Amino acid sequence: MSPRPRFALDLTTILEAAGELANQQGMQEVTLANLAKRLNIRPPSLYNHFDGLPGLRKHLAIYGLNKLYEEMTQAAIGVSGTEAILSISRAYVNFARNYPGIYEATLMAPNPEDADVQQAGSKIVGLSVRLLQAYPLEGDMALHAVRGLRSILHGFSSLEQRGGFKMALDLDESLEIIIKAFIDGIRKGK
Amino acid sequence: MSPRPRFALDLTTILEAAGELANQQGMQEVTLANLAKRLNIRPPSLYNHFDGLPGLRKHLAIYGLNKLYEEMTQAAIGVSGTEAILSISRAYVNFARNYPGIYEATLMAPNPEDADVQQAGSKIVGLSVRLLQAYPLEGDMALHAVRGLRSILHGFSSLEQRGGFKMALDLDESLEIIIKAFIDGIRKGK
DNA sequence: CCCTAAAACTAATATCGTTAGTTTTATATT
DNA sequence: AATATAAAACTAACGATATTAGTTTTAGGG
Repeated sequence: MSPRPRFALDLTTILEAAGELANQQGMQEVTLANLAKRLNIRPPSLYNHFDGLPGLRKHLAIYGLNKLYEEMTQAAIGVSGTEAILSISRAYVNFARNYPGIYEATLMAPNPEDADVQQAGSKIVGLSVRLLQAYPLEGDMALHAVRGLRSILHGFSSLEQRGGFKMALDLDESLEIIIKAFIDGIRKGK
Repeated sequence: MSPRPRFALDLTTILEAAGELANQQGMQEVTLANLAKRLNIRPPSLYNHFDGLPGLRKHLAIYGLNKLYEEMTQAAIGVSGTEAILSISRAYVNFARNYPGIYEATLMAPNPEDADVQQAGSKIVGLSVRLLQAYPLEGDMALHAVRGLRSILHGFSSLEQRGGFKMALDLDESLEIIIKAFIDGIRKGK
């Protein structure tokens, strides 16, 4: 009755719809059925754009990583040193707060080892590496520092999202103190 | 044909089977169908022991949190100060390495705000708080420090599990450096 | 102008979680 | 010891989901 409509969907439109769905209802609700409903098409039509649910998850993970990278990049403009690290850290946790479903999608790629997913993630790592080069760190210290920074940011965001921080204590203040302490400690450890 | 068998299952047995399933195949494979298959019963029979899939996830989360708490407690015996923090940190990441599915289950409770789940988690927080009291931290610093420690441990384990650390750099060394740096920084920040 | 291929569709299947109702037997009560 | 109750398994059925196969229409390139 209505095959090949005049205006076909494109992948970006689909991913945006999936992102909204994820933010509003959580990743467990982004099913092919729900997504198709939102786009006013039938579930099998989605297979024209990606390879089933795993395919959607992969695309959405990359889509999210790229958005996150953009926001962190913006936050890194015009700042340096500890101020820069703090700035991208705030951008990271704010991204997870403002787009909880997309952030969740970032971690739900069917195969995290996938080359495309790794590449999207490596841009974020690269940004951190560059900013950490403001300090003179010797040997492998910079690499350990990146691992630490990523651990803090992901752990903090993930725990905050799951309601893990019950204490009546300002979250932004916690983040600032944690990051500053970590950077301080890393620098002192050379 | 075979209702009420002579030896009925008990919840602990079921959770152990579910835990093995999770460790071997990941949490997305611990379905009522797969679990029933492993226990040689039919899926509906599981409803005699917990309230559907959400009920199983909640029980498994608590089961995992308790196991994790036990291992951390063992690691805290006979040590103090930074050595104690390092010891429970190693216990934490080793738990996630040795029981990846159970660690995953720890984060998949249907409602993380659930009182029983919160209680199981709070024991771990309490242990960290006690060990951090070895340092003289003023004001809310101890609370911020606990948040930071938890963020590091969860973030590090989660990223390691998802293959997030590609670099050819010893993971245990990273953890030790990260924790030491953080504790150092926290102490210096008073 | 036509022809191919993209992008929608319908129909059908397997799997899963879940509910309802049944059956057997262990255990507690009398 | 006899009986009643309830726990714990079962079968059967339903709705939702992802997925595959095959069909139809039409946009756009040759």
